[in-house]
Amino acid sequence: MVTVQRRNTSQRAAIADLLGGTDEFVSAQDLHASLRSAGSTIGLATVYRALQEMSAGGSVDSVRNEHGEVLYRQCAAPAHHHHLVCRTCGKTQEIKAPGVERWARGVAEEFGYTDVDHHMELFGLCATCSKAR
Amino acid sequence: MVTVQRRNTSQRAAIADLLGGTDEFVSAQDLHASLRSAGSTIGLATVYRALQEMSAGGSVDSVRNEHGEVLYRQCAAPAHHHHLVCRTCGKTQEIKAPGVERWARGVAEEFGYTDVDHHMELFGLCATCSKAR
DNA sequence: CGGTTGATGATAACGAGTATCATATTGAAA
DNA sequence: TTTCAATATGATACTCGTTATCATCAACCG
Repeated sequence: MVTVQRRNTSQRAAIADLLGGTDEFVSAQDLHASLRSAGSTIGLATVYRALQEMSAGGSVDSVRNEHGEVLYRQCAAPAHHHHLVCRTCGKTQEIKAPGVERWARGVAEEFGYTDVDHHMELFGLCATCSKAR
Repeated sequence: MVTVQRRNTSQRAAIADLLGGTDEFVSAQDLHASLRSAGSTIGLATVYRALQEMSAGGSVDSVRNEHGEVLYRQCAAPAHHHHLVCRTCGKTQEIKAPGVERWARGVAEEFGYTDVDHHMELFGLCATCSKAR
């Protein structure tokens, strides 16, 4: 078996720290900007690489916002789940959708589709941002 | 009341025709390429503009594929619905999800979110593409 | 048939994300 | 602790989908 080497670098620690300190989805660009303005000299490519690896490894979630930009967030629940994301501030609730999984499989089968995956996210205004209007 | 002027041009007719002749989601780039290779001199910007307007007007559906590219397709059902899209060939079934709507509203309410919108699409391999493997 | 005004298309610009590559760090062996 | 090969980094150039700009064109109204 080939063991994949994974080194611990200060850059990845900084990214993990920042993700660990918030409940909101952030973009790679924003994360990079935050780190730079905090004094880091981290490169943009490094941020993208780290986030992609974390996402592939399952320790962070990713969604695409309405502009097609990818947003990342530290994963609270390890199991499959969906998100209720505030359009304005990015604040997020992880939610379970017990029926959806089974429903999706059923619909796929009905039409002869295989290897089915589903994407579902809810976007709205959180309580705070609702009041601010 | 201000009536928005909307002119009927041959370019928009060509786009509508092409969309009307397929059940698959296509990208603006592909649509443009198809028209050009069929002899049209239509510009890329025109294709984007037309598709956006049609999408905003509700006569075509749009989804984002896994790469963030926007795909368009003529809308069969006028009511709210979701899609089961083949990852390989783009073939699509429009599907209804009776419970999702109500469920989404309930979840949103539970967390104090307002003005909630939901995005859900299923991606898989259609029967034909399944066999081709 | 004009004339007004929205539509078009070539092109430049934009922005997220990726590839490249020389340099710097890591981690483990000597 | 020193060495050193393998991996990570970061500056930069690049890709590619999409949007903005603007001079020109052509629908539609009279």
